[in-house]
Amino acid sequence: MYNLLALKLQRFVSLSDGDIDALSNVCRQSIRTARARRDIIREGDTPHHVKLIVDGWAIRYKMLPDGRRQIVSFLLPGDLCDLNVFLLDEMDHSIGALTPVTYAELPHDLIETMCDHRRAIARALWLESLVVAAIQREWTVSLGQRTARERIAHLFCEMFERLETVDLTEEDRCEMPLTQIDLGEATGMTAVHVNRTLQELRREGLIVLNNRILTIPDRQALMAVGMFNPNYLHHRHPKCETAPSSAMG
Amino acid sequence: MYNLLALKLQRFVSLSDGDIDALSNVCRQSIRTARARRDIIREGDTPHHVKLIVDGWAIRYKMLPDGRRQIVSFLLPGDLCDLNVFLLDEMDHSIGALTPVTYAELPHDLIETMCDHRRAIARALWLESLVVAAIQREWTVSLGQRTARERIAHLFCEMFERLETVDLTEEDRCEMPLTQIDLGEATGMTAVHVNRTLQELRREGLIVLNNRILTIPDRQALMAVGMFNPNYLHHRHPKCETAPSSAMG
DNA sequence: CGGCTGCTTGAACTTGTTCAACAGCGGTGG
DNA sequence: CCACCGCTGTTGAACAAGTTCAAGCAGCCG
Repeated sequence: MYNLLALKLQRFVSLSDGDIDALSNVCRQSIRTARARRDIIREGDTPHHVKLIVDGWAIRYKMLPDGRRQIVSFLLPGDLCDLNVFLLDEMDHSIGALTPVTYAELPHDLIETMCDHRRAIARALWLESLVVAAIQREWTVSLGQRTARERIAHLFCEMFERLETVDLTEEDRCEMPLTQIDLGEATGMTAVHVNRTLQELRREGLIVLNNRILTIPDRQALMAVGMFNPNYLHHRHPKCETAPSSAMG
Repeated sequence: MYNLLALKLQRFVSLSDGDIDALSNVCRQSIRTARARRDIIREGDTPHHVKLIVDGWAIRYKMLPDGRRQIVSFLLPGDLCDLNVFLLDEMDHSIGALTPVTYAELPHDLIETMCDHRRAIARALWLESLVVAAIQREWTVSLGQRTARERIAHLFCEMFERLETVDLTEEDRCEMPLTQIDLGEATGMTAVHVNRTLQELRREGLIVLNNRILTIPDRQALMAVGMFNPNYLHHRHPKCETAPSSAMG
């Protein structure tokens, strides 16, 4: 298995060959799969491993007592879930597979020792979790301020950029395995309205979406509609790139 | 200055006297103040210190190019901002003072060495940042799924609980220095609608709010309206505490 | 006093929801 | 092989939640 996690962390820090080997080792631990539309872990469970998505799409979601559901983030190949495992007693949200998902279960202790010995990795992991928080803030902005059309445009831009960093795009296309219901649960609108909004975007030539493939003919145009500014994804040039040392564990 | 940060981190781990001294030391560094309604740091700036709110309320917010503004979180006494400073090159959001704010500027290196020598503190700080992310997820749920009335109720419950942990409540009362405009920018609605929603909650006896003092006569009732489940604040029994573990709602 | 900010109210309006029906498609079982 | 089911996407029409615009009022502060 080619090392997605290393690919991703290298956006943040430069990793030595030793670092990369260590990562590969950890990721080779138990590999598991989940069927599409099944939960991987539920709110209230005690997580026992950090999970690394290797293939497929998953969602982080929360439910209200009356059944309303909000998808709070998407987990793509290379993404970690349950870093919480180190610290929190129980899950305050659930994680479900959207498509069939392959993931690796990384034992705590392995990660902890790895972080102790390889500060670059420790730093990169922490950075990764700060980026996750930044994405969550941007979703807050979308749901709070953007209109339906802007939300969808913004989400597509975000997903496309995230997929790019793990090499899962092809020219102006990427997979988009979400149903309109999923899109609704992520953007805080009904599936009916998602449908009408998608049609509008299609009519204007901003997106092509069929057979679960999304094409973005004019990226700048879609970014403008969604007021998408990729700064919050922090894809490039972290300050630490030259500065080795430091960090917390 | 009595040590708020220690008070807060002790929710997560037990700190030795040495730890507490170390924290007090770091927090005694340069103390600064910001006038109400002024920015403390702006999007695009390079942060140079971690900041600890000592007194007053601040907000984290993002603006869209056309001027719409979303408050993405509130910063209360004991809260840290810009932990990002360790890792990210520039701010992807701004921080502003809501009331007059007193804050301490903590130099990197001091924090780094403290974390290196005092693992309990390092762990607690990381935990703290995971809780911040959990709160952000819950805001996503509010904005995506809750109605106006539920959002306000939920926000008030959250703020009250957070204030409680730093001893800033008195019986069923706390300060609530937000204008209706602020509330609107935090909950993704217009000030006009905030106004009508507040009136509704008042009429039903769920809240009393005047002179910037919020009173919650029946906490359970307000929690029910907002579908507030405090689990995401992770206020108690982290796994590391020796925790007898638990069950919560 | 005058000007500012924040709160309140009403009325028209817009965005997005709800309900309901139907079409297409793939899978399953008789 | 066909009938049937469940899921996704699509459409229309009535409806509700929240917005916009506009005005007025109260309190505060220089």
